[in-house]
Amino acid sequence: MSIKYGLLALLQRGTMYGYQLRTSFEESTGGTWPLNIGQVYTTLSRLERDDLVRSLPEHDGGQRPYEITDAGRAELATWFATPIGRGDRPRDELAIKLALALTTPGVDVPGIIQAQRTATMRMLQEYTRMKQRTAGPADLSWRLVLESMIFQAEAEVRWLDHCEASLARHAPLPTPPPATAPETVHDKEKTA
Amino acid sequence: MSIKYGLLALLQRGTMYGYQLRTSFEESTGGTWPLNIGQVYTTLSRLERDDLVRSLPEHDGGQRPYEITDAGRAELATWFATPIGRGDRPRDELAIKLALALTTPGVDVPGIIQAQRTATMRMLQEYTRMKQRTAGPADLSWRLVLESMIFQAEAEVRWLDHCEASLARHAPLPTPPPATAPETVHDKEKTA
DNA sequence: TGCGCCTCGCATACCGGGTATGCATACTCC
DNA sequence: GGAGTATGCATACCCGGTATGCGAGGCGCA
Repeated sequence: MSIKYGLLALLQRGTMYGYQLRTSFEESTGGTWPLNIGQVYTTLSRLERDDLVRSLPEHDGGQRPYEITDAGRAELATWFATPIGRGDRPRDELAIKLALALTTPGVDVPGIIQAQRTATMRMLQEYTRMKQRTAGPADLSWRLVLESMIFQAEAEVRWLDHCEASLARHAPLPTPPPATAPETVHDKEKTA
Repeated sequence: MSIKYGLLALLQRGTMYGYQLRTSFEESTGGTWPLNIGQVYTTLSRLERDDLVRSLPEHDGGQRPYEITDAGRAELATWFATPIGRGDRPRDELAIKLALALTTPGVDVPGIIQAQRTATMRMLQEYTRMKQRTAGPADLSWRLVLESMIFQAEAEVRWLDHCEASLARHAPLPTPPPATAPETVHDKEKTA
């Protein structure tokens, strides 16, 4: 859904044709989310069908530039004005995975958490390295997108740690470390 | 992509038919991500086509239960063993929105940030209320999913605050508070 | 200078995920 | 006991995304 409004926002800056839209979109997000060229054309045709954009006569090189309409401008304004709600988010595959792993027999849940944690930490390091290479206010958009991913990854690591602790409380490992006693258990209603 | 493996995980616990799969999936995530019944059937037919599940003879009531195959068990095991990578995540609509708003003329970026911040805070309060209602280790999966969303929402609020600050540094507001001087500017290379 | 390969700009076909809709049975209430 | 309603199930259709097809222009080489 976001590419529809993304193209509208780009066309608000001026008329553009397909490939320009793709490159502009990818530039503003630093190539984080590559946009397929086919998707650009299908979205443009749908936008034209809904009278949100208008196609201009072909250029010399065969490029068909598009121009935003008044209805498109209005639609874009409402998108900008409306906050992203709860139902708009896609399913979190990691949360689903862990939730299902808990009730699936024969699954090493602590192992999954550990593996995911190292993977996320690696991503985090890569993001930080990218951020250090970014300099200058010209890339402000790109830096904000990058920092968004950094914040999310940090939250994911924190959540994984939390899961690990909460899991150790409720279902002690098959081979717990024998030397140290498990930390104080808070829940009173143990089922076993 | 996650529902394919979700159904496989549920079928690992035993044979089930369509509606059972849907209700079990929704139960384990506390109804956070409602699963459309149509999607269950199409996914089941694809899974059967790929020999990951096998359909059993119809029940009395007309329900067709499904059973996981050995190939399905292997596929599920690799899904559990492989961490979620960077490219698997969907586009973050909020990040795209802000990144594009920065370079679109006639957009009130601080207003967008403020509106999103209050909306996310409201979601956060709702999540916390839900969490307080959840008690007992029976809902462990559901509580972890809920906490995942809490952690993400908190990260989003932090990111929005960060954006606001970084934005105020780079592009001062059109109508700054006249009484107090803007805080120390760190960037040396102002373009203007 | 003419021929062929490659790259690039552009468009389309197909597939997977999701929602709305249709259909039959069971159940309830008058 | 019959109409209305809820539930279990299946299908049709729409939208987003990827892979593929297609033509024009650039460039090496004889």
